[in-house]
Amino acid sequence: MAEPLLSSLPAPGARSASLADVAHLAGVSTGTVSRTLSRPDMISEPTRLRVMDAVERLGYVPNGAARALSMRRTLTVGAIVPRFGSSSFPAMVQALETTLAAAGYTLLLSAPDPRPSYETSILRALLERGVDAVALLGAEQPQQVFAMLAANRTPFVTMWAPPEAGVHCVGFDEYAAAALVVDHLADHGHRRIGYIGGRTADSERARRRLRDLSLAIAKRGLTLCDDALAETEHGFQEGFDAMNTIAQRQPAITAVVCGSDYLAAGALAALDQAGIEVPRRLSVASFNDNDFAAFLHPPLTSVRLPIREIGEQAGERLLAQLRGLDAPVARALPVTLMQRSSTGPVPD
Amino acid sequence: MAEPLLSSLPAPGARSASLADVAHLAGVSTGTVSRTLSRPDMISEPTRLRVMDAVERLGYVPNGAARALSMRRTLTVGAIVPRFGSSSFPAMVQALETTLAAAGYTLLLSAPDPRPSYETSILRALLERGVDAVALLGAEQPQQVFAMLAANRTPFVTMWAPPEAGVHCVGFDEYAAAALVVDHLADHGHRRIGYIGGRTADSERARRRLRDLSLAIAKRGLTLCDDALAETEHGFQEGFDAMNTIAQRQPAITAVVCGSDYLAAGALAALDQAGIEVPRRLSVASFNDNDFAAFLHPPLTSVRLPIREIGEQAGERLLAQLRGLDAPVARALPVTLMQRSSTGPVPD
DNA sequence: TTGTATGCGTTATCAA
DNA sequence: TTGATAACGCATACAA
Repeated sequence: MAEPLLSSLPAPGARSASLADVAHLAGVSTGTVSRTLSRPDMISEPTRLRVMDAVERLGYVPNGAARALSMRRTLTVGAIVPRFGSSSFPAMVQALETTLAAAGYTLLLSAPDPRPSYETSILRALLERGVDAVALLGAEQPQQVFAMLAANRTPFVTMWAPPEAGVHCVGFDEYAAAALVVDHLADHGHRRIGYIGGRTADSERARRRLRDLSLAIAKRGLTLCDDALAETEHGFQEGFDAMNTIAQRQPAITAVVCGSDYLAAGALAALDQAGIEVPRRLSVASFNDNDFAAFLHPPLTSVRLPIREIGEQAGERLLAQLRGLDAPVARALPVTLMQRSSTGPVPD
Repeated sequence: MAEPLLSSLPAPGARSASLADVAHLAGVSTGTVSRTLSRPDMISEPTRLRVMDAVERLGYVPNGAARALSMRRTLTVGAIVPRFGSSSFPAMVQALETTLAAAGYTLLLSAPDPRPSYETSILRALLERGVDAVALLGAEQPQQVFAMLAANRTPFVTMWAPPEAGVHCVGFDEYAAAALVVDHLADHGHRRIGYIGGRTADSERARRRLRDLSLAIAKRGLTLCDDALAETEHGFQEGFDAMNTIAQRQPAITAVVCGSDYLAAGALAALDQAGIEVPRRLSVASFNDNDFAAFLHPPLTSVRLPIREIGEQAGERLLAQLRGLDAPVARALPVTLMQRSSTGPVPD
């Protein structure tokens, strides 16, 4: 029905303008145009003006592929982001993007679906696109990924992921986070607690989280109750279902720890629906990876994970490598306890 | 401390292998190698094997920049995503990514910060990178953006954004969504209602949302109360604050409509903290853009917006254009009412 | 300060 | 089926 949008700006039947076109129109050489755009200070005022005018009139946009081919770099950083839509990754990515953008780099995102070892084909796509560096977001990366990166001499950093030996890695102290939650609960008199977290079979991070929690619990002489343990994907629905499953078993617990905001939200909804009052009959604590745990009803005690900070620091690590300062660093950021609630003392 | 990961795969002090290297090792021409990789069926078996072997041994990865330069396309689609971290965009992006990936395209994401007209520089970066098409996610795009796209003959689609005349656009029927909420509330006897939504000064979408809601409200003979109206950014904190502000005025309303999940979550937290029972004293309804409104406490009535579907359809529109079938289409997806709660009847 | 010419790694055209 | 070779658009070393 409607005509295609053809504003009359570009020459009616041609492809977009090139350096040569600009040079021609301005009556100079391509080299001069190139320099005018990249280092204007090396060009005389009158020439510069003529060139800029031609650029303007032609609506010239440089061809990045040609530039990349010539310069052997793309000013692009690739990021591999599993489970893009959920949890804390968006915030991490945004922080990363901002940090890199400040240095002139653009972020190229890829979200692999969970097919096993699909990461390598994603990584391959990134490498073919000539990314100058790669950020690995909290994924379980097959060893082959690191091999490919090494083979291509591509700088990279892992974010919120198990630190590999000698690899740039930015995360936080997982044990400290677990201890923070456990100490808080113990201080309020809780002895027997449950846990809803990620699948330990699928994720090294989930394994560490559970392990650290167990350690912290043992250290304080508490009990992690087997019948109040659930492993699931991350999400509202999943937290809801997991909490229902646990509640059916009527375990003898007074507190539940949730691995993420989404799980906590789902769990709280399930408890509410089941008429189990929080925190009077059951306290809920969580690892807050999304800055919204604080707004859940009822307010929960949560450990704020430094998500945004991870993104920033990872960006800086990447930039350091791109500048040639690439001593591998594993950096652990501090965690803090956000206590907005009257986490219940043990009920009678 | 640790040695850098240098597996012995690549030649110790060289840059990565090129077609020529592979050709040399396999004893064929570069043309043959190129064809072997792109159309193996046109190559004799023995040659093919020799080439593949060389590829393997050198760990050859094609140079995308060179390919793009030669082929004049990148198999890349750019997306401009405002307010990356919040609300419904991640789900939309993921759906878009999946749809495009199935057709061999990669998505290149850019998240402009809210600086005005920053979009044009973002778009410029995308165009320089040679994206074959662009997806505009629900942003207010300055007219200049469309001009740039037209000048570059770059296919594009707007998602969940005001339809521009003659432009590919995928959204949903905003008025129908508003009417769904209003009818539901009216059917439960509510007469006077409030609204927490986006800033109408900043966003055409917010303006339409408010306008449609007003229309639907008028049509049912209800009243949208001025003193129960709040405009704000989207987010938990913002919804929390807005609800508090409204509550202080003690408006004579029995229901509040929230523009998004995040706002609704914040509003519910505020009501809870203020001791205002939902839905006994105040009903809350929302536009559910994130599939989690249903899990909020207490459950709310919400209109599910077809976020994922927008992403899918937008991807398909883009692909259609890339294949040359580019009759502009404005597509409106249906909306549905999710009623999980006992949206309160009017209290006494 | 400006112009010339070469290389970047592919794809594609045209012969062989 | 394969090989040589010309684009592709830009940056840059070298000349002027």
